[in-house]
Amino acid sequence: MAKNSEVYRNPAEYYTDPENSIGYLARVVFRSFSRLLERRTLTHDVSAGQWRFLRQLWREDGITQRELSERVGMREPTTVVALKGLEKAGLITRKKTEDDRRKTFIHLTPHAKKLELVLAPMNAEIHEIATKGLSDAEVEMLQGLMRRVIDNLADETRKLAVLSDVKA
Amino acid sequence: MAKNSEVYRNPAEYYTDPENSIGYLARVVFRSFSRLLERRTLTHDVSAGQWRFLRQLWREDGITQRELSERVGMREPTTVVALKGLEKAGLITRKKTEDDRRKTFIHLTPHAKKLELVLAPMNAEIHEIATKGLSDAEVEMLQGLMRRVIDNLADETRKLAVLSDVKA
DNA sequence: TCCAATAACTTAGATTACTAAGTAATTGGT
DNA sequence: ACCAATTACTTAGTAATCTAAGTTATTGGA
Repeated sequence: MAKNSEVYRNPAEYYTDPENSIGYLARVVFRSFSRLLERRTLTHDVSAGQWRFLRQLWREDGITQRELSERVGMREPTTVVALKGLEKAGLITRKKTEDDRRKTFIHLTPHAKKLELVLAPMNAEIHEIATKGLSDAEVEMLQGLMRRVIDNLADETRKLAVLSDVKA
Repeated sequence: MAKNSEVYRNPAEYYTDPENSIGYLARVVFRSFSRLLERRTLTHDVSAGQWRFLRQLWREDGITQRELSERVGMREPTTVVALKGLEKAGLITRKKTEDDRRKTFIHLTPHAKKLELVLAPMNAEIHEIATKGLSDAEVEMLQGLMRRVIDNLADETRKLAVLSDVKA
């Protein structure tokens, strides 16, 4: 609520306060952003989830399912489900090679390629709305700070992964 | 990846780039944060989803289900399901009054109240990890910028809501 | 060369969220 | 005093995500 907190709080209480928790704030940013984006993409029958896979494929068409999962930040089973939907919607095709018969390569259909012109700018549009009133420097500051937070959390996650590897 | 982007991009391309999209970055922050938190809360059989409801109840015990939904930022059906789980786990009770028989008031059990001492600091702990290397000023800057983005997105959502009210 | 480990993907089942539509209780305008 | 609108909650059905446990193909060390 309050833009500037007038009261002093001890650290534990401070961070427990939803409005001050980075995790909570990030959740609200993500969901608000995502809902507005989906509202637009759905006019072309593309969900926000599918849009994320398409965005990656617009940049790198023909990568494997595994690579796509990594880039998008999803687990493989999630990708399987998403790709089923995209395949059904005629937006992607899967190709196997004799080279390594385990791999599946994902390709955009011509229709999906054309959709980039319409769908990609929608993200830019929401971005404009989200950053209204923020200077370029402030936007970069926000991006930079979020990246540092992401790096910190990734470091911690990595530490835990190493620990569980040792156990296993 | 890169902390500072060295290449100029036109706006559309710039914002389409996942690593620069506020929406994408917020998603990664939220999910990394959430996973680390859940890893801790699960040691007390509380999921991250449940934790969010408990956090609000620790601050305001005895509010209605509707109020709880709003505060936590979830829709009512989500709250219904979450409360079922919390009730089953013996963490909350529901109470009806004769005053207004539609309303259900949610109360923490003594056990859930005790859990605050253990579970609430876990968020603070993740927060410490997430903001490692950031000065107090930087943390406040990040919170402030995220709040401004949230306000911007909420304004837009409100506009759309008004439009659809007019139509209806 | 062979078999165990690894890699790529899939399936199954659970969780958490949503929208849309339903029920029951209350309120408010005529 | 009534009935239509609103409020509070629930139910039903769907989507997107996860973990755990498969299957099939490849690789690498004894």
